[in-house]
Amino acid sequence: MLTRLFALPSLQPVSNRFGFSMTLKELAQILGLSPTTVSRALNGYPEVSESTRRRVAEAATRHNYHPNVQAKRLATGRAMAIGHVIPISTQHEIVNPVFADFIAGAGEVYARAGYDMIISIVADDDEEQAYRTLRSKGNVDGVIVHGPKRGDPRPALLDELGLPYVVHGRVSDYAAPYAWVDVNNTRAFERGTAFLSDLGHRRIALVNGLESMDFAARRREGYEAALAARGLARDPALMTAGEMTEAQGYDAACAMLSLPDPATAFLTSSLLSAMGVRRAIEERGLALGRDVSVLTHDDELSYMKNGTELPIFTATRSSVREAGRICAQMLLDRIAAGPEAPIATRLLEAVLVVGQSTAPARHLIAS
Amino acid sequence: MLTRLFALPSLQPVSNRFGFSMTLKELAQILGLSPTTVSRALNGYPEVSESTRRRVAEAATRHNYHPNVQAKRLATGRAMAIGHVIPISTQHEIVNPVFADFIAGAGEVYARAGYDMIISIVADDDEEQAYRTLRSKGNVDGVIVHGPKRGDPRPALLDELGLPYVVHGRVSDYAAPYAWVDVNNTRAFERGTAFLSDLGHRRIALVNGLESMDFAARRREGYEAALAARGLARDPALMTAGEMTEAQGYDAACAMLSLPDPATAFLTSSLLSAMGVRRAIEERGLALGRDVSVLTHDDELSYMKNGTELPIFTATRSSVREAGRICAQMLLDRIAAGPEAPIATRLLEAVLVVGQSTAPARHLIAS
DNA sequence: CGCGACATCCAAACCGCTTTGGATTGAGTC
DNA sequence: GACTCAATCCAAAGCGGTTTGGATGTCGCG
Repeated sequence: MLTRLFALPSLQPVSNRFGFSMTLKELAQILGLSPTTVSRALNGYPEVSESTRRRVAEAATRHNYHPNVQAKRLATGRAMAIGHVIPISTQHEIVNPVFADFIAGAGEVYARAGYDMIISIVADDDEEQAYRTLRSKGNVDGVIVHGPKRGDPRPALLDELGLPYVVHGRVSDYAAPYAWVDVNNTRAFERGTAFLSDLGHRRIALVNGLESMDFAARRREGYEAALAARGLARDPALMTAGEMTEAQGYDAACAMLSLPDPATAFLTSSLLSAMGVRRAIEERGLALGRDVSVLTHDDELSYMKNGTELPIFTATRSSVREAGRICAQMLLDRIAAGPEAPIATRLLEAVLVVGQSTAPARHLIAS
Repeated sequence: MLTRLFALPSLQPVSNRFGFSMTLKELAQILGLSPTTVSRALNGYPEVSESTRRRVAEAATRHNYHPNVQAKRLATGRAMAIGHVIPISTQHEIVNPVFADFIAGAGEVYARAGYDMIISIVADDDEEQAYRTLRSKGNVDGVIVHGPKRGDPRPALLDELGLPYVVHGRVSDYAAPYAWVDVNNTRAFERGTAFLSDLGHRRIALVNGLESMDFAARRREGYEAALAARGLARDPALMTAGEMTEAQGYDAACAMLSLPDPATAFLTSSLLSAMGVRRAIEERGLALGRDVSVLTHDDELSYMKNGTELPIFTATRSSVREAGRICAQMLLDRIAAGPEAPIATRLLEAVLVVGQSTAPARHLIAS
């Protein structure tokens, strides 16, 4: 505990129980004004003259005054914070690698708006309870829903709780309208498949993420739609889904390059998988972008660049960080607008960037 | 704004301005007790009989009562929250890839202890101000310092502010005692280098992280110490430092394998770099773990496994997630113990796991 | 000069919880 | 039966802001 050593004979109180920050009351006393006036001056209310407002603002910065957040929250009823609930699966302990970049983007927006970002790590069986207590404790004004699955129960829950939210991704089978920001995964993979098909590839493999995830299911749909449109057969031996690691890509490519009728092109869901595919290709003495083509989706993660100027992999590209910014802004807007306001959605289009990993198909001798 | 549509003729008030959560006062009224007693019952104070305590607890769960966090915080003066300030460098926009796993570990601990984790994304020139306002707004009880650099100013600042903190890593040149949790990077790289030297390698390359970072500087020191101890020359052509990407490893290895006296073994700071090194090796028709050895540091990131059972790369291994847990617990302990309590530190030892990427040195024809 | 309108400021209530300092009750003691 | 003491409970005063409902002063205008 902090003890006040001396009673300073100063007009300015130097210590309170928080020790280091001054209170509104103290500031008011220094200025010879009432707390009311000081509060109003700082919050831009019209009932205070410009001159005193300046005087107050100047004193506030000079004394490094910042209103205590807890008090402000209690008084206004707004938490000035956004929650991100991150489920840690009890089976496979994967922390989503795009998460860091997403919150970097979202965090920028929150910081500018004076909001806090609070992250709850929670075992995925407790997720529902996590949202309920979040609501009931009242420490967030809204939440971002990460990594929606097919049939995800969270939108229904959050609607029931009346907690504003924006989904990063979509929940295909939720009927009621809800706010979301998503990449057009179907279109991206449709275009990717079409691009490879246009290069003459007829054995195009899909190395996908876990298809219980909504985004992965959509990607497969796009892939299949493009195959169908081109009259190409859908071959289960060329389709795999799993956690998007280097090893996944390697293992899948090993298998698919050893088929009697091997893959000549790969569509992967992440750069890591693509790197694994590349390794399997090169291990066979084949050349990436000559013998075998690879096209990947690229989330533009900051620690995982696809080349600097010239892209290494041909890719459908869409920044997760930017998605974070957009999600955050949409949620803040939604909170400001109130529950009756119309619901916004935003579909982002991935751009197709052509790199060095794709080329016209050539006939190969199965190794 | 929420409007109360009907005045329900119920004993139990269903609505307040927060709309969805009930207040202590309401709960007390339902129970026919005073708020004081209810508060004490729920917080485990002895001045309340076991029978009423049970009655209160039961009613609380039945009505899904959770004390409003803001009010609690204001009343107790404790924020019940820990801050993580993440600087986003304005030059190279790297979001540290270990960050996600670290906070996953820390978050588990916070959740168990009833603490919130609040993340501030901030441009790195504003970092000092970020800590000051954090302090002055009073919305955290302490902070974790991420990614310390050589000569990092943050410990001094935080000591000045009187804000409890734990550093993940160390600040070599800060004289005053401070709390930290770190891997023994020096020792890990010393051992790694010695291990490769024991295999007969005399041209051991170091592919390091940016050496302005304290951890990277320590790693180099360990590497150099081992070289010196073995009487091996320190060759600048075999040492590189940069952002730890696949491309970094690839580029470095390309250069170092093309030297007149090429590297026969590599020590890398991350799995990504190691993967790049592997690619350069295989591209030359050499075999990893036969012609050229690679030993990497492995943070055990959840999305970046070094094999499942059998490690792919020989590695010095230390879980960042576990470090997150330890850091968080240390900080909570420190906050509970008060500023006068002795300062704790914790040095974690990396384990050396032998995988398939290292083998005795053999003479190579420079390609 | 008197009056209303407006500008400017303030006292006090309130947000929901904790905690201090009693008040009340009942059992135990002589 | 009076008295002590512990066990239980409560009223009220904070915590540091916001906000309602005036109070006061100033000015313009008939």
